[in-house]
Amino acid sequence: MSKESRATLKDVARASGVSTATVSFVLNDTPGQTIPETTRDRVREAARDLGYTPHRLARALREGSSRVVLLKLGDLRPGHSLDGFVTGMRHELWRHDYTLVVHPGGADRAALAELVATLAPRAVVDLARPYQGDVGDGETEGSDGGWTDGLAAHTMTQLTYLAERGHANVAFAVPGEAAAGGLAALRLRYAREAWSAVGAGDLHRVSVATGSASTADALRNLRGMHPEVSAVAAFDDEAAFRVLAAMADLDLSAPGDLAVIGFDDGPYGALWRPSLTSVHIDGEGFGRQAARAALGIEPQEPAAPTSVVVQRGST
Amino acid sequence: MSKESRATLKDVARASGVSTATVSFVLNDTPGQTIPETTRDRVREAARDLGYTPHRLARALREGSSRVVLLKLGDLRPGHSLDGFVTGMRHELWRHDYTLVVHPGGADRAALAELVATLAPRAVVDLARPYQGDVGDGETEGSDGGWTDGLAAHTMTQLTYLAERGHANVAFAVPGEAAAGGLAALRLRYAREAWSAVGAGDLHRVSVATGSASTADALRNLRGMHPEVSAVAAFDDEAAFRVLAAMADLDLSAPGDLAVIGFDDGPYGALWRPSLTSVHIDGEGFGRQAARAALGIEPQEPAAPTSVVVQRGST
DNA sequence: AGTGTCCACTTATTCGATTTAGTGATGCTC
DNA sequence: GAGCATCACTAAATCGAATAAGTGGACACT
Repeated sequence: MSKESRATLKDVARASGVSTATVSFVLNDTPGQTIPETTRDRVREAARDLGYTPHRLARALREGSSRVVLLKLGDLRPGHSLDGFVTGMRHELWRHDYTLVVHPGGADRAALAELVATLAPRAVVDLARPYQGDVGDGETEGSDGGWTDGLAAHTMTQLTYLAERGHANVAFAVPGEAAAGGLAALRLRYAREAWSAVGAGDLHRVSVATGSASTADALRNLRGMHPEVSAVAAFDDEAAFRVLAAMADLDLSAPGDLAVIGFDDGPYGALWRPSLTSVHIDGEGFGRQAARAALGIEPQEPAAPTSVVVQRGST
Repeated sequence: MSKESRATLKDVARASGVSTATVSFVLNDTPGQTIPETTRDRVREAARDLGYTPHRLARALREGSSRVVLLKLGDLRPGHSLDGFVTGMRHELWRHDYTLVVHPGGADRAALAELVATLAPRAVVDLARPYQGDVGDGETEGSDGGWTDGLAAHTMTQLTYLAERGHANVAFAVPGEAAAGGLAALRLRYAREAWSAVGAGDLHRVSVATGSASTADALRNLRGMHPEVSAVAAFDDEAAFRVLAAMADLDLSAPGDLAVIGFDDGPYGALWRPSLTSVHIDGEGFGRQAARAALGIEPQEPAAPTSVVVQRGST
C-alpha cells in the first residue's frame, strides 16, 4: 500500500507462474474462459499475498471510462434530504464497484466540463437538470432515479397535511431570488396540482425575498387581499423561516394567526421559535434508485420511498 | 467534442506532419527541446483545428498521478466560509491546470480510500486533520494553507469585539455532541488564549446540546454561578442559535440580558429574531493558499486574509 | 490415420500520452 | 577534412490492465 511499489498484474503473474492474461481472466471472472480451479486458487492466493489492487487509471484508460459516477448538485443546498440521497447513492454504487464523486458547483459550466474530462465518469447524474428547460450538451447523462417524481409526492404530503388539519385556503411561499429558479416553479406547479386534488379552497403564491421588509410587505398584502388564508406551505425550510421572521415583524404569531409548514426538514427547524413543522424526506432510497439508474440496472425496490410530516410548533 | 471520435496526439501528429513526440514537446512546452517557431506554429494550429484535448487518464497513467487535488471536508458543515474556501481553492488550482474534487464524507474511511485509489490525486488536503490527534495512514497529504492558523485569528476577532464593547466576563458556547470533536476543543483553547490577551475578566465554558432543555439548564446554571457574565461567544452560528433558543425559553432577551455573537456568518443569522451578530471569514483567500500549498508552490499573498464582525441585533 | 474439438493457457496489441535515447544533417573549428 | 557540437527531429519504451487471436497438447470420433 505504501509508496515504494504497489503490486501490478505482472507481479501477480510472476508469483503464480502464469501470464498476465490468465491473471486478469481469473480476477475478473471473465466468462468464456476455461481455467481449472487449482490454477484459479493459485492466482487468487498470489494476488492476496501481494496485496494486489487493480490500478484504476490503467483500467479506465483501457475500458474507455472510469468506474465513477459524477453527481452534479446544481443549486440544491445541503442540510436537506440531499445528504441522505448522496449517502444512499454512494452505498449502492459501492456495491457495484463504482465510486461516487459529488460536484457541488452551481452554474459553473467550465468546472463541470473539467471534472468530466478529468474523471471520464461512466455517468453524470444532474439533479438540477429536470428543473432547467435546456438539455445541455447532451453528453453522458443519467436519470435521477425518480427524484423529480418524488418531489410531486412530497409536495402532496405537505399539502395533504394542511388539508387534513382543516385549512381550506393556503399560500405557497417561494423564494424571491433567481437562484431557486426552475425548481421553485416546479414545486409551485406540483403544489397547485396537489391542492386541486386535496384542498377545499384556493392556493395563492407569496414571494419571500432576502430582505425581510419586502417579505413583510408581501405577507401584509396577501392577508389584505385574502384574509381567509390560514396556512402557508413553504418551498423549503429557509423560505418558511423568512415567513416566520416577517410574521414576527408584523406581530403575528404561528400557528394562531397563520400556520407554517416547511419542506425537507433541515437541522434548524427544531431550534426556531416557534419550532417548524416540516416534511421529512427519505433521501437514501432515492439515492439508491438513482445509482441503479445511472448504471443501467433494473430498479430494485418498487415500493416508492416516502416522506412524512414532522409536526412541531408552527402548525 | 462528441462521442464518435476525439482527436488524439497521433491525429495531431499526422495532421502537422511530425511525430507524436514532437507534438507532445510543443504542446507541453517541454524545456530543453529545440524546435523552431515555424514548426511549433504548425503543430499548435493543427491541434486547434482538430479540437485536440489531452486525454487526462492517459496522461495520469503515465505521470503516476492525475492532476487532481482531493479536498476532504470531514465534519465541517457548509454554509460557512467553507464555501468560499472551496471556491478559492478551485480557482487557484484551475490556474495551474489542476482540478479540485471535494469529498464531503465524514468519518467514512473506506469511501475516502476508494476515492483516492480511483482518482490517484496529486495531493489530498484534509481540513479535519489538524483537529484530530492522529495522523492517519501517512499517505499523500497536504497542508491546509493556514486554515488552522486563521482559526486562531478569527477567534481573536470574535472576542476582541466583545472586549471592545465593554464585556468583561464572557462565556464560550461549544456544541455538546461529539461531532464537533477536536475542532471545538481547539476553538475553546484559542478563545482562552484570546481572552487572556484582550479580556478584562474570566472566560467560562457552556455546553449547548441538541435538546433545548439541557441547554437551558446549562445556561441557568451559568447565570447562577457567574451572574457577572454579560456575553456569549459561540463556537458557530448554530451553537449561537441554541443559546438564543434557550434564552427564549428562560424569558431572557438578547442583547439586554446577554449579548450573543456567532461565528462564521451563516445564511440564517440575518433571519433569526433577534438577528445574529457573527464573524464573517474570507474563505477564498485561504482556499487559494491551500491550493498553492498542495501543489508545493510558494505562497503568494503574505497579507493574511482577514475576518470581520458583522454586527446585527444580538449584541 | 486423419480430422475435429476442447482445454489451458500465452502472445501480442491496444488504450493515449510522456520521455529517454537516439539519428541524420548541417555548421563550425583546428 | 577530421572531429565535434548543435539542430530538428523520430523510434520505441513505458505506465497497468484488458482482450482478440492464437498455440500446443490431450482426447474422441469415424
